[in-house]
This record gives sequence, structure tokens and C-alpha cells, in this order.
Amino acid sequence: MSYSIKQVADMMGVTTATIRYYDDEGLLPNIKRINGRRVFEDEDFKWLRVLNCMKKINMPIKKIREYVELAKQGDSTLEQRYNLILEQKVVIKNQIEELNMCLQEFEYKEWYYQTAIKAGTEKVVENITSNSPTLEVDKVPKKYKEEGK
Amino acid sequence: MSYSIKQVADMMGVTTATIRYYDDEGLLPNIKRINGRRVFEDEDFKWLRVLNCMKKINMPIKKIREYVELAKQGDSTLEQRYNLILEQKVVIKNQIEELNMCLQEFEYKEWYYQTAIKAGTEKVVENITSNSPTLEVDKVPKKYKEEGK
DNA sequence: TATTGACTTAAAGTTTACTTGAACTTGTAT
DNA sequence: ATACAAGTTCAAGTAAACTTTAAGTCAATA
Repeated sequence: MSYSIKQVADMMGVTTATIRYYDDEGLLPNIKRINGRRVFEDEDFKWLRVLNCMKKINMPIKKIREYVELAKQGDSTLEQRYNLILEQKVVIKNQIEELNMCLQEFEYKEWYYQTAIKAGTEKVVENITSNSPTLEVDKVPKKYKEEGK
Repeated sequence: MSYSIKQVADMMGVTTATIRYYDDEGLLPNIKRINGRRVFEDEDFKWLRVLNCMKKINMPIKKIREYVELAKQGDSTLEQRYNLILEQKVVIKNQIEELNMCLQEFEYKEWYYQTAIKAGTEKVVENITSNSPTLEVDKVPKKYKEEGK
């Protein structure tokens, strides 16, 4: 089967302009063209799935392109790509952990508002609330920093 | 106890300029001043913890400010704030689910590269790989869309 | 044959979230 | 007394990731 840019855009939940932008940025190597139009094949979805993930974990386009460039160089970069994947696994796991902390905070807030709504005021709830200055800070740096450029 | 802008910035993992920016954007209401300097107290950390979470789930500043504005209006907005929290809980849960899908994809990739490295080439692994066009699309829209403004 | 709709490129514009710079104030240490 | 570190405001600058616009191509349908 083959797919138009619009079909792929819909599958990824973005606009066709965004797909073209990704292509311009070198994130979509080797996409077939027919009469100048991009044609996506089943084979291309292997990479599109990974790209989709990389976008979701907020990897910057520049970093995704680095991976693409490595892949284009073939077997000599297998180790590098493997390491990149391992690093990203750590990033994902940390993100999940942080989100779980946030979920807890929001579950507390849920209870907080339920209690306040019952009482008709939040004055009642406030003196129960903890106010110790503990903040959940990233174990891993904010977003992705340049690691020597 | 009271804390300087620098101490709070460090706790949140951002710069003092970012804290000032948040303040300018109305995300830090009622911060005490001594000689014009911001002074944070234990009480303020209740909100800072929530703010920290809202940032981590990528709530746009505009949306966070909406919540702050509601909170400033007092008990009459309890229901609205409760609903906002419930919505955000859904967002967090979806994000966690998506990240788990990504983790799986990356775990597959980990195996992929281990296998390829052993074989010395990825040619061997490629014909095992699935190439069906299934993409994990957001159940919840990309980021936060305007919900009627 | 004419129109329509989906595609194309290239360049400019927009949005968000900071970041930086310049000029100034204040409390503490030498 | 003087310097320095850490704070302040306000305005302008930056980076990333799209988004929009303009002008054009192409295949299929009325």
C-alpha cells in the first residue's frame, strides 16, 4: 500500500505543512516521489513510528536529525545509535516518573476541591495542607542541553 | 522560613530571570516584597509545587494564568478549578500512556540494535521488523488547543 | 476543455517561552 | 567609605517549531 502526505499527516495527528517541514528538516529521508508528490509506503512506517515517539518525548528536531544522519551512514554507526536509544530510554523513564508525581499532586488537588466544595469554602481545607518547601526538580536537566557541539 | 528568588529558582531548576518572567506573567500572585525584593515564604510553596507540575505537563502559561485568576476570585470559582484539575488529570494519564508506548518502541529498538551489533549489520534484523502503518496518535489533541476564547 | 482539489516550493510570518542587556538599588563585607 | 553580590525594572533579542502565503503543477471529473 502507499499513502499520500495528507493520510500520513492525519495518522500522525499533524498538518501536511508539518510533514513537509519535517522533510525539509531532514527527518524524512528517502521518501519516494511520483510526479514530484511524496508517496509513503508501508516500509516508511517503521521510521515514522519511531519519529512519532521521538516527537512525543520532546526530542528536538536537531537531535532527531542527528539520529537520521547516523542511520544514513549505515552499519558503522550501529553502536552510536544503540547508545542514543539507551539514553532516550532513561529520559522516557524519568518523564514517566515525573508525570506520576504530578498525577499525585493533582489527585491531592482533586480531594482538596471536593472537600472545599462540600464545605462551601476553601478556608477549611487550607490549614490541613502541607506547606513545606519541597519541589520536584528534574533529575535530568530541563529539556535537552547541548552535549558539546 | 523565607527564601530568596535565587533559592526558589534553584529549587525549581530554573534561572532567577525565569522566576521574574513567571511573576510578570501573573503566575506568582501575592509574593511578599521587602525593599522591593521578592521574598518567598513556606506558604508560597503550596502553589509553587502545583505550578511546577503544571509546567511539567506542558500547560501553557496562558492556561496556568487562567487558573491563577480563578483562584484569586475565591470560593465562587471552586467548581471551575475542580473541573480544570479533573481535565488535567486526564491529560497527565494520557501522557503517561503515550510515554509507555514510546518506551516499548524504544525497548524494541534496543533489542534491534543488540541483534544488529551481534550480527555486524542491520540487514539481518530488518526483515523481521514490522512495517504495518500503525501510528500512535494523541487521543487528546496536540498540546492544548484554544477551547473557545 | 475547464474547473477543482490535492499536491508542490520558497520565503516570510507567528507563537511561545524564555534570555539578555542596560541602568539602577540595597545590604553586607573589607 | 567603597566595593561587591544579589536583587530590581524595562525593553529588546533569541530559538524552536511550526504556520501562512503566494504562485504554480498535475490528474481526475463535469
